Amino acid sequence: MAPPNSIRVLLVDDHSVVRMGLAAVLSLDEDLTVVAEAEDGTQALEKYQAERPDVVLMDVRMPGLGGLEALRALLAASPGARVLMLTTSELDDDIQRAIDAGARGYLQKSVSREELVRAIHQVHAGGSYIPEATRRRLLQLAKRKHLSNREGEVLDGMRRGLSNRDIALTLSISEHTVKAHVKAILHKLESADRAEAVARGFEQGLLRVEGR
Amino acid sequence: MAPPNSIRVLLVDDHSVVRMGLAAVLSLDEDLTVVAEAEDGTQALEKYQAERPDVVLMDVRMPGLGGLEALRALLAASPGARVLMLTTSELDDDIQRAIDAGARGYLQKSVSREELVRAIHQVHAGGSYIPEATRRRLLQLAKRKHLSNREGEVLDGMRRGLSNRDIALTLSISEHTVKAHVKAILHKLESADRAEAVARGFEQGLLRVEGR
DNA sequence: GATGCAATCGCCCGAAAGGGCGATACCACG
DNA sequence: CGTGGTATCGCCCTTTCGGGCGATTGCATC
Repeated sequence: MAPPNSIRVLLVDDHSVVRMGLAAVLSLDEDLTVVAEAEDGTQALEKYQAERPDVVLMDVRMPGLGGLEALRALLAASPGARVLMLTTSELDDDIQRAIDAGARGYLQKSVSREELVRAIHQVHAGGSYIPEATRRRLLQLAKRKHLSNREGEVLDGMRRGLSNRDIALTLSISEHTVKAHVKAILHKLESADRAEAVARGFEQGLLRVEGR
Repeated sequence: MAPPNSIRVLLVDDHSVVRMGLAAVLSLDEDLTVVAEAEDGTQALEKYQAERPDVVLMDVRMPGLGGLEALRALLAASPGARVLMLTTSELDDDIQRAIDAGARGYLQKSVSREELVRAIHQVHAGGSYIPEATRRRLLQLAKRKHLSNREGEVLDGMRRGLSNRDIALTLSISEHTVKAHVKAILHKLESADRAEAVARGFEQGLLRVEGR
């Protein structure tokens, strides 16, 4: 069933439909063998230890232990792991983090069969694979103004309708400091007021709908 | 290959991985046969006319002719078509529109194999299939406070960082009126200020990320 | 014809926001 | 050791916001 010199792949995705689709695509290439599947990050870690696959194909968004956390945990335990991240959404801002964390590639689920197979081969050979479109997206994201942790917390207060004073209370700092952060946020996000800043936060993926 | 009394299915999705996954899942049930696949709405219409499948499985989000438009066009041409909509995103507010347009069901791509197969059988039998979670989501959407057209325009002004006066200018009404609308919006959205109102707008699908 | 809703306009006022001008301290990176 | 970013705190001042209290018009629905 599994050819001797086959590339052994671990699939990690919470959607069984997607897992089967990936498995079907990989089965088209006789050099590829799916040796295990996992439905979440925790399972992925276990299966990796058990099977020691050559390449891991992992979804970014998963319930429980998410793709990014799983990626970090996996690489912490097995620094040599070769992981290709997959994503459904076009507007994930996780690309940068995934690459930083050590992913060897970052693909959309919209990739063609050929590109997916090529990517796996390339990653298995020790290289990395990032599609042109994703590369462009990375450049675009690099231009994005980055908020500090504190500013992120303040922005979150704003989105919840808190006044500067209330944000100060929840963060246990002075209102003056909050105002300073707000000013920095408005400037970085090129926004006229907190309403626009919140909108930009959603547009740029700094704020998320799904209850964080 | 195709059993005589098989349910003939048309798959419509722009992601080849998903199409293969769906095909793989359906192939597990011997009563189901995928007779055609389409990558977008336009192709879907052609394939439907050519194959006259019993059930159509169609993605909501597609480039070109989107799923909803395709659904309407398909039902206009063939009122008897039985269409099951699929979606990737959990927070689509298209559920209502899809049902209204005549879809027989609305599934997440995260459905289990069993549920997907069951849904197709049910739809083929002339019934409809909407999962519990989706039903709940529908109820939640029904409770969603509805903004009037004018209020929607004012909310959009807020998200763009406009002051009440500037909104008044762009809408050619008095600032007093804008303030009245703003008050109504804050009340309907249960928000303390415009920043929270904008956040609620995004959360409830009243505002969208993708450049309107 | 009443009832309800949307849209429009009005005033008063206190609280909050945001701009502009500062400052100190810490820490990491070069 | 300087440079830059972050986090903290400070004051002054003008504009804007949002609450509370109104109102009239028109339109559709019942």
